Amino acid sequence: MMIERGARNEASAASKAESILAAAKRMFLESGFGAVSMDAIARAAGVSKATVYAHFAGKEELFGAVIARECERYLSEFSTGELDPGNARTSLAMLGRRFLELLLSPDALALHRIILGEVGRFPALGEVFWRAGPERNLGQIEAFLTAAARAGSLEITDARLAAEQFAALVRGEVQLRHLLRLEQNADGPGVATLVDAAVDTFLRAFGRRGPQR
Amino acid sequence: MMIERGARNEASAASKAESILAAAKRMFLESGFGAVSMDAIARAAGVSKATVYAHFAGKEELFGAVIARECERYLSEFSTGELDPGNARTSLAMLGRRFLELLLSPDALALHRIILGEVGRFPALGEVFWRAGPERNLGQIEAFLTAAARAGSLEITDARLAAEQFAALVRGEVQLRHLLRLEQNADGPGVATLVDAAVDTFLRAFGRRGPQR
DNA sequence: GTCTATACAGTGATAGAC
DNA sequence: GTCTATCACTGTATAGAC
Repeated sequence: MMIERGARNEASAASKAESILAAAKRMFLESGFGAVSMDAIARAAGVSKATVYAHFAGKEELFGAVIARECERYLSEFSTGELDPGNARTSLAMLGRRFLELLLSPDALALHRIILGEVGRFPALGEVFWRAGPERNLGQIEAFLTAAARAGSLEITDARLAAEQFAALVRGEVQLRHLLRLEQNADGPGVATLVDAAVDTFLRAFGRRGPQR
Repeated sequence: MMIERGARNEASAASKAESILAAAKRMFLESGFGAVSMDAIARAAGVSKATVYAHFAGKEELFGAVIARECERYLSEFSTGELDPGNARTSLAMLGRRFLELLLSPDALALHRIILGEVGRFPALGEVFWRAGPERNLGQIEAFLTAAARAGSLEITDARLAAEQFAALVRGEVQLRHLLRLEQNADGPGVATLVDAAVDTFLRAFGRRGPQR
């Protein structure tokens, strides 16, 4: 009797923690930290405020849990196994397209906005995010560039620097325009077009024998 | 008597509005919108809360006034008159260095953070900022690239695209690391080194006959 | 216009019953 | 663990005297 009640409550507790995190994620990413109240989160999650405080010590801890969780989702993103170091153009276009599609996804944009907006108040956010997102992407790009240089399809001396420059070319100004809400994902030239332009420029700088001319 | 008093008060009013704006700027840029109270702004400006509300209809209007004002300060920045379209490397290095120094200045970083953080709540911020900052810089770069292409020191077909790519190369990842508070202005390779690397890559892609080899 | 004082709403957080 | 009810506190905004 007490055991049954305990078991049911444990399951219920896990599920409620989940609803709280889901509601908090949605509201924080949408409206920022300061504009969201614990009351609103509790209401959206269908629980009482006291329940929220039973699971999370306070608003800041709940915020940290949400952001850390979202950052970790990026850690299990794509692999680079199927890239061909012998074919730089095709591989870079594929790498760049996945990179840019991730950057322009609504969740990633919202995460960027809130982290940049709150990194002053929560300094730890900066490093958590950097390691979960940008640094990891740069590492993958650098690994491919190193392999491609070894395979002879690229002429690269400083792979880390080249990786940063490739990432910068792909990102261009389009990410900023999206962050500022000047463009929606559909507007403007498509992702593929932007990436192709970036790959063109990158290969003119680092390609072994320019492909055209 | 009443006139003297009125005149003194007008002057005093203008000066108080100025103190309020200055205090609000400092606090908003430092802590964001939600974390700053009207009470704290009034205290920092040395006036009463009622005086703040006499000059600005509310917190949002005061915030908008501060941000619009900061954005306009960027509009009167540097000129491109002294650049030499015949010497692409030197001119691009100078252009890039001023661009990056501006981007990494504490005020610009704080402005970026708060605008990105609050653009969800204040959609107008995005366009105001874009026109005051990035768009203007891109226009200057594009104008120089066009002149350099005409002068024969660069091979450029789409000057707008090339300008975006140059800006992206210069900005690289260093702006993001600063925004995330992972680096201070002093850390890492100096601005000049970063810009030189960006100019190198840009000239390998767009230079008329690579300068080396 | 400017101040002091205050009304009012909404916040984060908790106590006690179940 | 979960709820209802409530706490103390802060921030927004206004009234009224000067």
